[in-house]
This record gives sequence, structure tokens and C-alpha cells, in this order.
Amino acid sequence: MSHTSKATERARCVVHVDLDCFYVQVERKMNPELLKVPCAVVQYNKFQGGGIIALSYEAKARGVRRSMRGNDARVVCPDIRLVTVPTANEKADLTRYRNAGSSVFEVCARHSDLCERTSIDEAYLDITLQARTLLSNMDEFKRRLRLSGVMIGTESNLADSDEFEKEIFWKDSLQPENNDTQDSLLAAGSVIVAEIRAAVKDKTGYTLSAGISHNKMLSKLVSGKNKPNKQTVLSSTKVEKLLSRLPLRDLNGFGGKLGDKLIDKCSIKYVGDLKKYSLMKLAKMAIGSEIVRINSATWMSQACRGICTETVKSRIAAKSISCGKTFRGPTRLRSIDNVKEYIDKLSIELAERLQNAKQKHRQVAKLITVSYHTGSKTVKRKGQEINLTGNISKSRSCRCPATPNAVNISKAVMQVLEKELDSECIRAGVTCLYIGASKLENVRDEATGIDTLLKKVVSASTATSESDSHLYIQKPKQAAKRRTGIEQMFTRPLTPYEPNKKPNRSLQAATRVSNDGGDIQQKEETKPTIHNLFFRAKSKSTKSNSSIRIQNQLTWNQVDQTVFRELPSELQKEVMSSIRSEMPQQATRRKRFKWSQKP
DNA sequence: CATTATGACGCT
DNA sequence: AGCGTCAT
Repeated sequence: MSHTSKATERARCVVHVDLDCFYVQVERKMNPELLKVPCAVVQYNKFQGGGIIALSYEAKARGVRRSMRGNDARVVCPDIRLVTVPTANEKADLTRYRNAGSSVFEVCARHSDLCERTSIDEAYLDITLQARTLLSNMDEFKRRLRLSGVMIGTESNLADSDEFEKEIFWKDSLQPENNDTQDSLLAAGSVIVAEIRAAVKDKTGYTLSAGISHNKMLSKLVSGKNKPNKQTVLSSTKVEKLLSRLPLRDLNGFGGKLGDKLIDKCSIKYVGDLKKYSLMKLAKMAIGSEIVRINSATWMSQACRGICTETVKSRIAAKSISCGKTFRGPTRLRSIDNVKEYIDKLSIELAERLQNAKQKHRQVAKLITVSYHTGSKTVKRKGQEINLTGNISKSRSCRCPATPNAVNISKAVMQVLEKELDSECIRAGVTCLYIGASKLENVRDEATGIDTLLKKVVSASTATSESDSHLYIQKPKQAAKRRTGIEQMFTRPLTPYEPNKKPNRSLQAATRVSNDGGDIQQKEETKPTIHNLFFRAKSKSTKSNSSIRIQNQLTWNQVDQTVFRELPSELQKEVMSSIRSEMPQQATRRKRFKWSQKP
């Protein structure tokens, strides 16, 4: 199976961390009365007691479920405490939870090699190197193992699990003494995770659950197996068995339409069943019956064997910021003014959060997007009024204003929206409004956009000399913080922000799929993907179009005059020369005098 | 009238 | 650029 030395060398220790009923924990920290009693967090308690978006384990045990109405929860659990999400600008405001999450993942980031925040209350960690280091010193490992309280090679707290699960998780599954197995890496990782969880609890008061395995998919799969406040390890030796009986929809990525199609049309019950479809067959399914998308085939053939090569990135800040509100039934918006009223409100929140992103993460947005849903239209057919379901959703984007305050954001959004909201939309009513900021770029200056401009200037000019290097955004130097005692041994400084590479599930490396289901080692040989197996010719012809992107050159209308004025004269020259080279002289000259008008 | 708000990312 | 899918 997978216990080759090669597999062990390359095996990673990847962790999925998941805050337990997080909104409830946040509310409980603010109001300890809520501790130990069934309680739930709802938003908008006016209608039927509000919608439940988080619930305590006491409430869950009483049959309360997420998405229930507060009133329905009271039926099954009369003594439930309902807490309402704060409201600002006439909408639910999740700031409190976002910030609480940040505090948690800052701790995680400090204590792990890599921390990738994936939502308000979840993150992946890669602690491979830390685990290896710990393994290299057995005495140290044993000492910290004792301190951590982690049990290795024994059955742990699996009261709620069935026999099948008990066999898979923990029971005799880890042999830390054996340096050659992937299990010892996970054993060391388990100790480190326990320490991280203790640090989070200590610094923030919050508890979390974690899954520990060799890749993102597997760690996520098991992180919730022992909630709350427990960690679960999944050995590579148990993966094949686990997947063979795992309902397909329970695996990340198969919970939606794709999973439904595979279940309905291919009579696949368990993840392991997918193994009987070779890569070829999956591809043919994609081509012939449109059950799967062609580019999903490679990913699927790996996933069903427990393989997931996606790396853990280093990022705790969001890549986009958005806020929105739905307007159901009679509250749907039926006039432009009404829409503007709410765009104004949403803009206030977005502006605040953008300011926060700038202060906290040095992020500056380049793009604003507005999207809306418009209600189902009623159409007359054969004299009958027929209600066409399926709401229409639209989105438009525009450049983010240089000073993204609420007024400017609202102005920019309304400008694109007014063209869109025709009488048709207004008659049907707007049922949903979202605005968001994306293309967040990392800057170090106070002056908004100046680094971006410099980057553009430099990339537009051909040569990149060493002397230019100071123009680029520097990764923050890792502060050599002094730590003492045990903490020193497993903590790391915060990792700097790194923009992600664009991932592609199928066309990435890692395509070879072995037949031994337990093998979760990374495959790095680049083999033909489904795509070029079947579309070699096509992919060649499209390559020049899609995969090779020429960077946009700087044009006058991209240059903000206030930004330009701040540049050293030497750079002003550079900017001008870079622009002159691509524009007709006349146009350039004319614009130079008029360029106070921005696009 | 009622599963909200918010992310990430793939496809075209 | 805009739309669709998946997740919680």
C-alpha cells in the first residue's frame, strides 16, 4: 500500500479546523448566562422568531436544527434561548463574528507553518514541517504527547459513533513509535493540533474541532466527527475503507447537483463506488451524457481514492468582501428610489469593511460588483396567468472609486444599476441586492492605489533592474519574536500574505491515479489530462487565447492624477514614457492637459 | 412571502 | 465580464 518510504517522505500533515457552533460561542462569551443552556443565534426575529443560523449542542440534542424558524425551535425546545444577530443599516451585521474569527485564526497562523482561512469559522493548516521536526526528537515528542492529552493508538471519545466509525477512527490506528509510517507524522501532528487548540482557547476563549490527515479533503471530512472541542485523526490506512461506505454527498464537492446526478443516473451510493469508473469512463460520461463536466473527471477520479493535491495557502484575509440583503415577498423593492435607499445602506457597511481591510491587511479593492435578483415574472399563456419561477440574477461591475467611502461606492453602483433596472425589473420587483468589492490588492502605502500604479508602471516597462526592487511591495519581514518555554517550540511567526495561484482542479499536475485505494501520496508527474486526451487539437488552438494573457499596458485613463502627483518626478517621467509608447502622440498630448477628468 | 449572508471558484 | 455551483 502506501507505506513506502517515498510516500512517507512526501506525506503532508494537513489540518482542518472548525469553530464549534461559532456564533453561539461568540454570544456566550459576551453573555455567560447562555453557557450550558440550549440556545441559538437567529437573524431578523420579526418573522416567525427569525431564522436560526447557529445553535448550541444542547439545542441540537433537543432536535433544533439550523434553518429552523425561532418559533419552530421553541416548539421542540421551549426553554431555548434565542439571540438575535446585531443589525446595522437595516441588515444583519456579522462583523462581530468576523472579528472573533480573525482573532482565532491569527492565533492559528502564529502557531502553524501555513494557515488558510476559508470562511468565517473554518481554516486549513499545514503543519507538516512542524510535525516532522517534532518526530525527529522522540523524547520531546513523548513529553509533549503527555502534556497534550492526545491519545495515540487507543479508542477515544466516540460515544456517538457506530462500530464502523470506531474501527476507523483512532482504534489502533496510529503507531508513533514507527518512524517509517505516515501515521507517525499524523501522531506528531495531533500533538501540535492539541497545542494549537489549547492556545486558541487560552487567547480567545473559543473551542474548535479539528480533523488531521494528509490532505485538505480528508481533514475536512473528519474534522466534525467528534464535535465539539475534539480532534479526529484519519490514518491513510483507513481511507479506502472509510470511502467505501461514505455516502457520496458527504464528500466535499459532491453535495450538490453533481452528486445528485451521479446518484440518480449512475446509481452510485458511496464515494468508493466511483472507483469503478476509470478516468476514461468518467471522461466519456462527461462527453456523452453531460453528467459530469469534463474538467471534473480528473478531480473525481482522485477524490474517490482519497487523493487531493490541493495545497494549503497562506492567507487569513478574505479575497473579496461583499454584503447584501434579500427582500422577500411584500418587502421586495419596487422603485429605483427604493433600490437606491438600500444601496446606500449596503454601501455604508461595505465602506466600513473596506477601511478595515486596508488597516488590517493593507488591502485595497479594485473592483466593485453589484448583483440583484428580480422576482419571477408572470406570463399569460392561453389566458392563464402562469408564474415563471426561477428568479433572474444579474451582476455588473465597475471600477472601485479611489476613495471608497459610502457615498462614492453608492454613486458608482447606482450609475451601473440605473441602466439595468428597466421597468420590467421594477414591475417584477427586486428580491435581492448585493454589492461587493474584489480584486483586493496588497499595498503598503497610505496613499490608495499608489503601489498598484507603481506595479503597473514597472511591468509595463521592459527592464526590471535590481534598483527597482524597492518599488515592489515587500513581503513583511518576519518579526523574530522571542518566545519562551514550550511555546517557543511549536510556534511560528505570522506568515506573510501571498496571493494565490489560480488553481484548476483538472489541469494541475497530479493526474496519475493508482489502483491501491489507500494511496494518498502526492503524484507529481504530469500526465495527459482528460482535457488533452480528448481535445488535444482544440486545447492547442485555444491556448494562445486563454492561457497566455498579456498584461494590460498602462493608459492615461487608468492614471489617477492625485496618485500621479505623488510620484517622484523620475517616476512621473517613466509613467509618461510608458504611456506615450502605446498611444498616438496627438492623443497623448491632448489628454495631458485634460486628464483631470477621470474615466 | 419567508433558508440569510457571504465566500470561493469554475465555465464560457 | 457575467453567470452558475458549492458550502455553511
